Amino acid sequence: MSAILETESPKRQAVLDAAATLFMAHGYGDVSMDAIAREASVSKATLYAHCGSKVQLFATIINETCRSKMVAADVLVETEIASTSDVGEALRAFGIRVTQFLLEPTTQAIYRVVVAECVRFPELAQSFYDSGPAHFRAFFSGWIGRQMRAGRLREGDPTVAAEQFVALVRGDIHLRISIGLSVPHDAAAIERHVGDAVDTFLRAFGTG
Amino acid sequence: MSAILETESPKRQAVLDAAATLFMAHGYGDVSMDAIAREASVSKATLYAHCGSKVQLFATIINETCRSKMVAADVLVETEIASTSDVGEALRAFGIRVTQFLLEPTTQAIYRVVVAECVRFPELAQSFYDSGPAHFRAFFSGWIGRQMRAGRLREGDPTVAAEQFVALVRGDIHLRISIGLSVPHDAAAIERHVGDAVDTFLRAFGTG
DNA sequence: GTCTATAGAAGGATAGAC
DNA sequence: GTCTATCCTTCTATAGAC
Repeated sequence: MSAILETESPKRQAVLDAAATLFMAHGYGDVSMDAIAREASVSKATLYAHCGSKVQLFATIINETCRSKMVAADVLVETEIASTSDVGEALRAFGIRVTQFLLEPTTQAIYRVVVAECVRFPELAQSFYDSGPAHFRAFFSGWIGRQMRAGRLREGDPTVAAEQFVALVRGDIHLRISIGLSVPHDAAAIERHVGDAVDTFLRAFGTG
Repeated sequence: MSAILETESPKRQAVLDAAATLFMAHGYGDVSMDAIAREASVSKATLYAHCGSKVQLFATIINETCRSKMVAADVLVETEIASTSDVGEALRAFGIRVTQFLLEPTTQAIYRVVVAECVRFPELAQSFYDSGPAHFRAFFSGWIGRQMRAGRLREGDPTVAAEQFVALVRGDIHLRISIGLSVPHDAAAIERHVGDAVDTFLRAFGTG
């Protein structure tokens, strides 16, 4: 959870790091300002001098964590999917990336926090969705559309196809992870799972 | 949120109803025992006499809500899916049921609470999953398997197929709803969405 | 900028009267 | 069984010294 937000002051950096760690691990309500101050080895007064209020600090942390996380994922996937001209291979590589992304602890943590706090912080959910899943799918459906026009995928609505592929890859994993249940995360299990998703998708959208 | 748990005492009933309403709406941490007592028009001492502790009350409410909700859904789907011998029609009817189920406020509320509290109450997540999604899919994959053996669906792993169909139906809806974003819920939009899922599924698993 | 000390409010839980 | 009144803890936020 290091260096979510870069800053000049070391105390400020310590505060942001501590807040990120604790908020991501336990959500908003269960983290006290005392705990953040202790974790950051800073007094509460210093904490308040830097962050304003608990709400403000929380919003800052979540927004920045979302942003950095999603941008990183975006770049990864973009290079991954552009690297091959074989549709099946590209989908497989993309699917594995998505699955690994879902399995990362930080991803789970962000999602859990957003779910838990979406009533108290509605604007947070929207910005999470826009900068994450929506941005992601806009890019992916663009790629799908190009494959359709190139004749490598059956013609159809690229947005629907993109949503369906992601849904197949997500499968039950997302549900299980979101409520803290274990998921097989060895390479073989992931490849098998993604293989099933790609098989089904290509049966429906392939041109072979 | 009425009558989650039947009981003889009216005060006890009032406590359970109030707790269910508030816990489902705001989660565990943001609901005080004072608030529950006020909502139930009962003193705090009476509240504690009936429920033991806040944790105990919460566990009771969530488990009972899950159970009653899931059992009801189960029965509905079972009758729905058995009512026709046409695979496509059965899947369509089933998909619409699932979608409507996902859109119900109580469904969303339970899921949000389980996500938010799965760290504090791990056994709650397991019982939610077992009595809900897992039980559900066990039944559905049984049906899929029978269709496969009858030659109405292509042979394959019924569990994978069941998971994939549910994933297609869930699509983006579950994600959006879980973080409090709006979802089109008019009949036409639902039918179109389910129709897309059924089309893709039958292209991959149909025998036509 | 940074600390100690504290104000002021709210929460979980219980004692004791009826 | 039910209520009122209260204890003790914890929380957010700030005042005031350095």
